[in-house]
Amino acid sequence: MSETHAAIPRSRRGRPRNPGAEDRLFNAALEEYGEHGWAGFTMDAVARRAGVGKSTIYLRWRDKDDLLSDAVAERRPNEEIADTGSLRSDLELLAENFFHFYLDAAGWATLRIVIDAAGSPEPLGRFADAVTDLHREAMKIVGERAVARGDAPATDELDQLWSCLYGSLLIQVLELRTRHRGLDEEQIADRARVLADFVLTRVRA
Amino acid sequence: MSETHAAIPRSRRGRPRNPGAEDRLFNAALEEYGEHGWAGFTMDAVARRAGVGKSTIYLRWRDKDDLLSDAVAERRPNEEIADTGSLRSDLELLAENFFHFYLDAAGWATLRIVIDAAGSPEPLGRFADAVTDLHREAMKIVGERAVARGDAPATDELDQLWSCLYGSLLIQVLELRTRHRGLDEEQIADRARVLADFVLTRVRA
Amino acid sequence: MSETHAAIPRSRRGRPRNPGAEDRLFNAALEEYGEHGWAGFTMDAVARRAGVGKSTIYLRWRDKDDLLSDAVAERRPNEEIADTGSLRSDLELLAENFFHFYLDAAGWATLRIVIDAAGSPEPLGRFADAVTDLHREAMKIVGERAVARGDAPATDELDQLWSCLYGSLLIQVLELRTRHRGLDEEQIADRARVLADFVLTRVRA
Amino acid sequence: MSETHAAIPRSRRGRPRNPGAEDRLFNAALEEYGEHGWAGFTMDAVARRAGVGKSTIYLRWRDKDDLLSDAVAERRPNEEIADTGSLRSDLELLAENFFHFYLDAAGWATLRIVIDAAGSPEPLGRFADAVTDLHREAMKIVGERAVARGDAPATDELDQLWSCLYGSLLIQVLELRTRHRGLDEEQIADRARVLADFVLTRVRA
DNA sequence: AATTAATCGAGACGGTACGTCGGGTCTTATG
DNA sequence: CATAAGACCCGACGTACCGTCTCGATTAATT
Repeated sequence: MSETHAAIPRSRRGRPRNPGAEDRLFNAALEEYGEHGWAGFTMDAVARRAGVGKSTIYLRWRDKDDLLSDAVAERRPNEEIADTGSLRSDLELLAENFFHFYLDAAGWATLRIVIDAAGSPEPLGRFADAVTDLHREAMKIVGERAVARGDAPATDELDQLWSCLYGSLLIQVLELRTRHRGLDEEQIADRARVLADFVLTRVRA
Repeated sequence: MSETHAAIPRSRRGRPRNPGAEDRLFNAALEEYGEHGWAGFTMDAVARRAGVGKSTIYLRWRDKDDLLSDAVAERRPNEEIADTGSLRSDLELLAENFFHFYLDAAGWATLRIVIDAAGSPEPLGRFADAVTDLHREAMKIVGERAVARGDAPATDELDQLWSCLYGSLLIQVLELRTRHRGLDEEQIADRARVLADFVLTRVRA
Repeated sequence: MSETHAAIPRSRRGRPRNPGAEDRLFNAALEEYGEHGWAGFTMDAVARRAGVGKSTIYLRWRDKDDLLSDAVAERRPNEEIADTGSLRSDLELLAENFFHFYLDAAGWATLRIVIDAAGSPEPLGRFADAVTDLHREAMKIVGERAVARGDAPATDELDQLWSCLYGSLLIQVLELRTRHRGLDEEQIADRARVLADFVLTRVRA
Repeated sequence: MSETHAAIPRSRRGRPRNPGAEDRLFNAALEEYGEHGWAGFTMDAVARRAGVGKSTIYLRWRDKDDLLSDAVAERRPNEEIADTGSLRSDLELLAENFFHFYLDAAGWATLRIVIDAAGSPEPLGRFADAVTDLHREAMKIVGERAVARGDAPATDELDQLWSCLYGSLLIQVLELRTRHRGLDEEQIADRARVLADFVLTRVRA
């Protein structure tokens, strides 16, 4: 994902790329997007905010979409889900991570991009896949751990559980965004607990 | 919602408005939006597709947002949820309705707008509220019926149940969109059944 | 020449073109060109100076060349050469007219364009022809008058006479430009008299 | 003129300059300018055509103007006008030299630069002077020779004669360029003879 | 031989202007 | 009056080129 542009093979000759620029551009892009949305997200503004010429951007990314996708990909949540010892606490941790991610600028931008990209032709479509696959993967790991641990019966309902957990979480985030509200750590922990509890009812049955 | 423009008082004099135009414009707007997304959704294209001058559009709606909101509002799902006699079948019907709505152009556009609008200042923010409130309302009615019927204990977990049902459904739609796939009636019924079953586990407990 | 854009057939419908814009744009173009030369002659500056949007320019002319050619063509010198009664005074008048034209912004721009265009493929090439033909035509008329009047023998040396008159004049203008100097009416008359006198020596022989 | 860059004092240490580069760059510059004019004359293209890095250019010349001026200066016509024994044949030789120069890429570029530079602030202005002075100088030498020889009366009309000769010649070249035509040796000799003949009429009188 | 100093190619950099396109407004002639 | 047509001003798009800069790699003259 973060290799989108790095994949373009670059010779060792010539002036090397300004290494700080990429990071400043990611920040600028996410901030501009977060503040003004897609409309009102202009390349000139991003360049100005990053203290960079427009050409520098276009040397690295094909267009607006490409820059934003990459910026978002760079900030994706940490996929390492610590093994906390029980399925319940694993799920709670997972939910907390997702809450943190989607309540933040990068995560929110990610969601918008995923929605924008869904159903569109190629370019960002794969990105959408990558993001959801990444998250689904986290879920799968947690689930397999639980099965190995005897914490849960082997289950083919993982997808359903995941989509409920993930979907409910997104709905909550969406509502918070709409009301311009955030959550403090405690509230996040609460909601994560409630959510884990709810989706686990089924598994315990 | 659909009154946005009708609110503008109109005298009886002069040439009457072309009656077909509004409907053709709604279709054109939704199709353009569905095909090209927000970027690439142009007023000129909408006007051309509807066989209408741009001024005709701007006589009825203030701007792009306004037109699109109205188009989407016009196609919102029927809020009447038939009483099928049991909570389970009510939920299944609800889920089926939502599937139909979000797999269709208007529903999908609605979702995109809701996402775009969330966190933005005023204009579409209220629209986002309206849509989710509408859907939450349907859920509440179904829930109250169930309580009245003794089909479920009085519960303050309705919100959680709703967000799981709704969220899981959106996740599924998102994935289908990403893969350019649709569902036939039977598949929708299946998924609705599985979903209702899953979220009901909790209530039955 | 001035029909370059007007040649494009335009329906009568829609908002009519701002009639003053064209003239203001010609002035702005010639002034910008005169002040800054080709490099440093920017469309944005022209648009700003004319109080017009850039797209208004591009609706009427394909590009910078096209605008400038047209601006220059619009200001070409009056081709009517009054019959003053003698070849000598006709030539003096001709020379005076040419001096006025080439010492002015439009004439100078014309010369630059003619030079730029010479040897280039199509677009401005024809313009160059048109300008020189126009001037040669004036010479021919004056010459034929003289022959008819018995003022000069029938001569096939008209081309040579013309190119000497015209060329010498351009050289003088070029030198004046280089030295940032102009001429007052009297000086122009003097130079015109000397020039006519010089080239007429041959004819009288 | 050709010392513009050599004036920059250079130590003897370090890698010596690629000796062929300068010549290849002059050629490349003149060809690019001749083919595309000032607009469309790009440093990158010159560098590419000369097989040289851009920095190599900017190590030797300050900017585009500087490179082009120098390139043109390097190819200026030989100022030595052989003494052929008579004013008439001296003038013919002079005219032939000028024809050769201005029908060639370097001469044509020179003319364009002189025109572009005339009236502009400093940088190329002095170059324009230099070129015309150079040519005027040749005329003066020829004239003085004639006077010394008794071939012509002492004359203050030399400037007029020169501007007619030179101007007429430029007009002819301009027309040939416009029509994409060249001249062979014989045609040049013919035109030179006619031209010398024409301007000499006055002197003989 | 090792060091120093300059040039070379390549190519990224911050800017600026290009010509295009779309938004939302305005102005006409035609219903 | 509403309409279609389309010109209007504005501002962002993505491209191209300027003149600068920074690399690693040469290449001599000086230690």
